[in-house]
Amino acid sequence: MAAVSKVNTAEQGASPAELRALDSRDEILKAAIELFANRGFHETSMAEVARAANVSKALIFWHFKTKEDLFMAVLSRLLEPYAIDFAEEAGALDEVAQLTRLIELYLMFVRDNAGSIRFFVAQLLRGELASDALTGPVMQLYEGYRALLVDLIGRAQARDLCLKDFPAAAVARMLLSMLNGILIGMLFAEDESADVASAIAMIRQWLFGAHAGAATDGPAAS
Amino acid sequence: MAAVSKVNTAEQGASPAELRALDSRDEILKAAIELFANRGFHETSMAEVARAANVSKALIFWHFKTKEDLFMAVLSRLLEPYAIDFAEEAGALDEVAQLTRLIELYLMFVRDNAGSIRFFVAQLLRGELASDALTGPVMQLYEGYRALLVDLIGRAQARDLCLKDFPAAAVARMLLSMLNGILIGMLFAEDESADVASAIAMIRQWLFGAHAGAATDGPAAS
DNA sequence: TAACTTATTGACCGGATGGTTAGGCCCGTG
DNA sequence: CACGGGCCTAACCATCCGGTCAATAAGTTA
Repeated sequence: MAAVSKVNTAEQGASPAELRALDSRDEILKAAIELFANRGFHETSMAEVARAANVSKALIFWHFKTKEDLFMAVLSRLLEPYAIDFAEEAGALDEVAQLTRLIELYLMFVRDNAGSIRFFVAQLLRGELASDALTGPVMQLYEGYRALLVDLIGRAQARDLCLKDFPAAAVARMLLSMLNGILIGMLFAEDESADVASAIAMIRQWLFGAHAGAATDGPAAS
Repeated sequence: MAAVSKVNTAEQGASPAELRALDSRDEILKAAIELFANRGFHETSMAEVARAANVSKALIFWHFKTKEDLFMAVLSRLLEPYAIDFAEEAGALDEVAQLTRLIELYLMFVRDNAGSIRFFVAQLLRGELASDALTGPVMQLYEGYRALLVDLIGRAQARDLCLKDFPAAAVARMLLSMLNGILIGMLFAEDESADVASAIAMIRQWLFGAHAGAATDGPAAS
């Protein structure tokens, strides 16, 4: 519990004092992340953060000018894994495989980041603080993903690979709704739900009908 | 803003003093609902509630023993419209019509109660307070709805009225995911989204395929 | 070692918050 | 009319919170 894990993510050329400073700053950030995420902003006091980080309260104010500053630092730290480039291995695969891969990516991402996602959604819903610093990156990510879906679905429709009863934008919106629904299911029931595979199967059935190609890989990897 | 609306929901045989008491209690509750829902528990001070209700702070503590008491009262008041009996006009309609009606009911309910739903979801996500008093009723409602869906879908499958590629429970779960996804879409984009109709159309297409009967009514009523 | 910068702390401050109390007002009842 | 109880309030209290500050330890440099 009181383990003093030297984090040592610092730059290489740095004096030991600076190293220690970075270390303490990191310890504060870790404690703040834990507390802010589990209790929220207003319910977490700086004294608690200080105690959890084994630091004096004043030191926190030396590293971060104000409580909101600390919160922003926590936010951006939590947002780091959200910098994903969904449009990666685009080239070789056909539209169906790419769509399947995108869906898997979404669900895997949700599974791996359930904690911070829960925090962010709560934060977004109640626009209490820093909703701007959140809506920006989140919306950007979301819109990028959506645009990719629309494009892929449109091309798949053109090649008669997926359902064409509705415009691509509508299909993409519906697909996103499904994914978001599964997301909140995963947020509320943290049992390692293996039915994600079944959900993927049903989505593919809906999207591609009989076109159930072998696609990429198994949907869930540890 | 400072309108003194006599609510008068009291019992008939009551002294004017008691009437006034009930009235003030109601005024406090209304103000508390407004504040708690828009700012949350910890961000709302009793002084604010008092000011918003045109009452002295002490009076609040006379009506409600503690701040948490007031919050619980707000919770149960907000939960009142959630006491729905989905299994209402069951008899005459066939399974497809009933399912369509259930879907419409869900979405209309979400549209009409977006405010409190947003509040509840945030409250549930961050289990900060009274999560027990919430999870109980909410889960009960949710499970009832789900059971109804499973039953209806099972019977529809038996009569070959909807897609049979997956067990009824899985289809119901997927349908719920879709609805929840649409829900959070409505929670985040408060523009009176008319695309709910399109979503319903896509769901029906998915569930019933070509079986697109005339169903009940227009999906959205003022 | 002396001067100087950087980290870190305990003690402190003004303000706000949840909660209390002593006392007034109002009204039905003897 | 007095009086007693339900309704309501101004003033008060203890506590906690975000934030500041003077002092000090820990290098670093000259």
